[in-house]
Amino acid sequence: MNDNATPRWDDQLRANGYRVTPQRHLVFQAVAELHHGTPEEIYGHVHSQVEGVNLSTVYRTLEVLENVGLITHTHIEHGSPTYHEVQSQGHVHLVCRQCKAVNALAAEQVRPFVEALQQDPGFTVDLGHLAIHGMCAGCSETSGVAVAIRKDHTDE
Amino acid sequence: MNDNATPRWDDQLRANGYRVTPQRHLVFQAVAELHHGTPEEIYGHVHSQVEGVNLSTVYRTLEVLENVGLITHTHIEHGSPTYHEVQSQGHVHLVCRQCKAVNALAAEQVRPFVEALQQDPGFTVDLGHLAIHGMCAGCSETSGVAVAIRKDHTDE
DNA sequence: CTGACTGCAAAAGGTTTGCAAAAAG
DNA sequence: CTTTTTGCAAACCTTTTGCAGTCAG
Repeated sequence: MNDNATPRWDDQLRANGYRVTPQRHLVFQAVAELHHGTPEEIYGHVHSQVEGVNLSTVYRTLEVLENVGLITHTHIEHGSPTYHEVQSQGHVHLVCRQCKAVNALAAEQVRPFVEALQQDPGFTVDLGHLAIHGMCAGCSETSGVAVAIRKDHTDE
Repeated sequence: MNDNATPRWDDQLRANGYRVTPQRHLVFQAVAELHHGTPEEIYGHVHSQVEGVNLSTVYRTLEVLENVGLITHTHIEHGSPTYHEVQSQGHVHLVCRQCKAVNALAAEQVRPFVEALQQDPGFTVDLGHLAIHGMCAGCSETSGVAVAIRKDHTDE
């Protein structure tokens, strides 16, 4: 489904008229290494290696990297969006509301569903953006109960 | 639809030890009427009917209503979460990245997928939280092809 | 050399919090 | 009457923006 298997990250930038800078390299690396992280986390990661990269630069860079198609973002929590490398085209996020763990789900397992939506409402799903909330296997066992309304521990 | 003006919304509150106040009634009504809205929108809706309800009260009330199980929220856009009544538990949001339209998808169409996840990774999906991003039928036609990388400001 | 990119600092949203007054039960 | 809830305003946090200097091409 993809002609250019893995184009160099910097070519992706140049191809779109953007310049390649050390800051952009650092931010992209951070996103790739963290697997998924908020702007702040990414900023932290970058800072832990080199100093001198500004927070606003991180924000601007994330935007650029996303425009170029190197990364995407999803909304996992309230405040901040979560960015992740786009490499694994079709992977979906499974977010556990209990332990907050975020696991990836192979595109394979989602395909039938995606195709069904393509058919019926004619909706084209953007897998990179898909974050499914719920409870993971581990937590389901631990907490026993399931669909009950919980009044303690709000958040999420 | 509802011959019974107030099904049990206030009982839900009392049952959990919360007090029933006009502000809470207004906020709950607003959420129900708007179908889905951000805190601000809800605040606006409430204000358009009565004045004297503070924004912070709206925030606190949304939290309470969610704790009690009357409403839920999803993350549709960057900034603010979107709240909606919990009545239609099993409906999923289809968010078009082009026209920003938000359509509901019946639980029926999602069930096979949900059950599949229950089986394999043992993940219990929380339907109320599910927001699927992509492109709706209408926009798919209009904009022609899709998967191309867009470098012009595409927000979200 | 030129225009895109960065850093800095200040602005802008959106959400939360402390407190005293008002209201619910 | 007691305890929760509200309004108000200030505090907070996260994200955005204007500018001038710097750097990639």
